[in-house]
Amino acid sequence: MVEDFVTPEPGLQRGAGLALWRQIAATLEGEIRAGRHAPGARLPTEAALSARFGVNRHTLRRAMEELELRGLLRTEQGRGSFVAEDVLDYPLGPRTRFSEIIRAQNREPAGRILRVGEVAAEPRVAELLGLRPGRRVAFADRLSLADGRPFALGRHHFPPGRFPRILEHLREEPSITRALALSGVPDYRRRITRITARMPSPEEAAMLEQSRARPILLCEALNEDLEGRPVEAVVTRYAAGRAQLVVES
Amino acid sequence: MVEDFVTPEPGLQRGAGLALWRQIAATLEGEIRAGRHAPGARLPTEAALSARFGVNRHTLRRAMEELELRGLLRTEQGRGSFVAEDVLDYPLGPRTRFSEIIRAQNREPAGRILRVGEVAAEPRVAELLGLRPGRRVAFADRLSLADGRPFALGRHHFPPGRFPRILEHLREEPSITRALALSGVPDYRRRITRITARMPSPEEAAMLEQSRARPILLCEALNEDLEGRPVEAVVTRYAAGRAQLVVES
DNA sequence: GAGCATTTGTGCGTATGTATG
DNA sequence: ACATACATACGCACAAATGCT
Repeated sequence: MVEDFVTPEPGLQRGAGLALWRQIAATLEGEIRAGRHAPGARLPTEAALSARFGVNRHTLRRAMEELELRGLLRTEQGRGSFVAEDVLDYPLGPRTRFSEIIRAQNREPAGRILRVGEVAAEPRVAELLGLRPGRRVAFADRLSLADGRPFALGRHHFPPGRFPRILEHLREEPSITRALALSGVPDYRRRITRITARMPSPEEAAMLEQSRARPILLCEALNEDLEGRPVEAVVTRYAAGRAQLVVES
Repeated sequence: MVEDFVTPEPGLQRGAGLALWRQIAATLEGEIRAGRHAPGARLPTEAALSARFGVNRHTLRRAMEELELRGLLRTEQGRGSFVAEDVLDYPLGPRTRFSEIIRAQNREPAGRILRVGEVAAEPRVAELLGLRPGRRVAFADRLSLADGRPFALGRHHFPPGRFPRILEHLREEPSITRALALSGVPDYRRRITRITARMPSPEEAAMLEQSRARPILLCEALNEDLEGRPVEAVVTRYAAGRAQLVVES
């Protein structure tokens, strides 16, 4: 590796009443908040940063310790330091609607239908919809984004026969809620959500723009209309680094 | 690998009104249910099984497909077939008590306190307890088991000062509920649970008797007494293959 | 799996500045 | 003016974890 010759950081004042490590912490915090280090990105090594600021590595580490304590970054022995990702809360309740949840946290929701078709229902999906396993059901794959970043990948299964035109509606309209409305379901509620975790397939990792070495949260959920009839069983895969499911009671 | 010389499976009847693949599926199902293939264990290869039953691999695959559809096993291209693990449901609600939940599914709950002590509160824990990050709090690490198999690993943090003898109580009594009762909290309720997933540390994987390549579910939760004061912030790590968190609404 | 380079974690010694009594 | 205690800063060395070959 080529050694960079850097001029010592300007603006650092030695012996000016404010400890060096505090000035460094403030500088790094500003850079992170300004987006000069992207969420999840790796920071330069301690050696590089201490060279940049013209201080001993201990001094730099004191600043990093402060930022880690305050949750702005996370260090991993042997790997490096990483800017904390901005984790979005995803509350699970009777009224679980992607767009509303994302907007409530001042992010811009978006969605895209990737594929529609028909598949044999997996055992879990069949159980949720009250069908025998292997029964063929219509499905739609949808990618949800928050501020343009992939957030979740959902496969929505619809009870056979009940919504013959749902896939057409979804083709024009990437919102499940609105497609259901067009199919005569003005409102629905979340009945049950089952949560587990596993590693992503290569395709899932690619779609979620996530490392294959990081897990995904897997949710199986059932939505019902107001009469209690199932309208949709959805299997959603969340990027574990970007979503935190929240249950309040 | 040494080739085993096996006698062709007896008991399989050709042309007897019941398709060979159905007989094979029934045989394998019986073996799995009888515990001859442990949950999570890898089955013999399709080649080995088709040799054992004296059938073509296509016939065997038809039987496997049936079992996979019914959720008894799962096949992974290039890796093999695996007996589905028996996943325990873990409902999250106001009254979330480990022992009751496990017993409700006809398993035998158990627990062990691994360590007690004092640590600087992580940012998330501090926020739940309403403390500043880094404040030192008493904690207890507890391993929970179901039918003798590790199920979850929890670190329980207690608000400073309020329960001076809680760690002593826990040393004699591996139940958090009972230790809190001894400290004057007859009842409590779950206020909030935040769920995410990550890879386990070597220690976590060892404690949970789980492969390091499989993720864990990470729950941060707050329990309050009946007056709404926090009594415990707990960070629980569940073996993702053995636990499925359930939210009903 | 062994070996190696990279990176963070930890410990010890030393020196200086600053606040307190 | 002096002693003490604490925070800050630097230098060196090695341990431990990770990733790659």
